[in-house]
Amino acid sequence: MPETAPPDSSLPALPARTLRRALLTWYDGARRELPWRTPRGETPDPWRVLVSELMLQQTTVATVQGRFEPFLARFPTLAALAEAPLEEVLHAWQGLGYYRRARALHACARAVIERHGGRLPLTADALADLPGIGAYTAAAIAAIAGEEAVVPVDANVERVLSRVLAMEAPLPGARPKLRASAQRLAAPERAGDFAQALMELGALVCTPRRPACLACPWQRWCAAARRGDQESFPRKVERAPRAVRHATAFLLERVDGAVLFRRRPLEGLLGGMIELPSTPWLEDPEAVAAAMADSAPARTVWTPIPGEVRHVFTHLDLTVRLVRGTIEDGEDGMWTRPFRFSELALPTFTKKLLRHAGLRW
DNA sequence: TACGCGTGGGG
DNA sequence: TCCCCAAGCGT
Repeated sequence: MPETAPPDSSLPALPARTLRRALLTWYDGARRELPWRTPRGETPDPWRVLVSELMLQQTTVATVQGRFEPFLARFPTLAALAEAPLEEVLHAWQGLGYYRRARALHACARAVIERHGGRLPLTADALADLPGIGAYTAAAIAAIAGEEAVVPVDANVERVLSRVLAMEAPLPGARPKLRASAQRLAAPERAGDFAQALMELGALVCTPRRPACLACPWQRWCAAARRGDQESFPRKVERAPRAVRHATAFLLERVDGAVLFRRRPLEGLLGGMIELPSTPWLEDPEAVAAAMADSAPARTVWTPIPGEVRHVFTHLDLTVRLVRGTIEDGEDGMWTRPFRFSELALPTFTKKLLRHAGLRW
C-alpha cells in the first residue's frame, strides 16, 4: 500500500461560529492599543485606516507606530494629501521603504477625488480598483472602516490558517485556497474586529517561531498543534539568493559645503528618492573601478573615504565605496548644504552614505 | 506566475 | 554575522 500524506483538514468541517466567538473574546482582552485603532465600538476615520494599511504593507507595526501620527499631522485629510506635490509625500515617507507606496497613496487620493467625489469608497470591490490597494488592503479597509463581512488575508492570517489546517501546499501558490478558507469564517457582525483579531492572533500568539499555543483560543481546533509541528507552517517555496552588487558613490562638495545630489527615476528601486551620484551597481568590483571615470560628476581629485557601506535591499546586497572631491563652483545640479538635508527625500541608503562620510545634519 | 520592491527587529 | 520575517502590490 502506497504511503499517502495525511489530507489537509478543511475549514468547512470546523465550527465557524464557535471559532469566531472564541477569537473575538480573546481579542477583547488582548488587543493592543495602536495609533490607528479607535476605542472598541467606535468607527474609525477611513482616511486614517487607508494610511495605516498602506504603511503596514510588508512593514512591521513597530516601524509604523512611530511614523503614523506625524504623517497624519502633515496630511490630516485625503484632500490635503491629494493637493500636495508628490515630492512632499515622498519626503514624508522617508525611511519607510517600498517608496512606490507613497506614489500609490498620492495617486489613490487623487483618484478618490476624481472618481468618488473625495469620499473613500468602503466596499472591497470599489477599493480594489484604486492604486496601491490590492486584495488584502481592500478587504482590510472594507472590514475595518466599512464593516463589510470580508476577511483580509495577510501574512499573519496565512500563518494562522495554514497551521489550523496543517496545510501542506506551499505559499505563495496556496494563497487562493487560504483566502477561500478565511472567507468561510466571515460574519456580518463585528467584521472589523474579526479582521483585526485574526491578524492580532498571528502577531501576538501564532508567531513564526515558538508560537504560544497554550494561550491560543483556537488551540483545540489546530491540526498543526495537535501534531506538534506548528512551527513548520506555513510551507514555503525556497527563494532565490540575493544578488550581490558593488558601486562607488561620489561625495562632491562645493567650497561653501554644499553636496551634489540627484533624483532617482520614478520607476524602480528607490523611485523618486534622492541619492549621491555613483557608478552603476555592478557585479564585478573591478568593473566598478573601470566605470569611475565615466560616472564621476566632475573632473577633480577623488580621495577614497576609508571603509565601505553595505546596504541590503530585498533582492540586492549592495556594497558601496565612497570617494570625496571638491570643486570651486559652476556645476549645475541639486546642490544642498547639510543644514538643508532634512528637506530632501533621503532614503536610508543615502543617509548611511552621508553618515559614513562624517556628515551630520 | 514570479519577480522587483526597503527597512528594521528578532532569534 | 546571518537569516528570517513583516497588516502586499503591480506587472
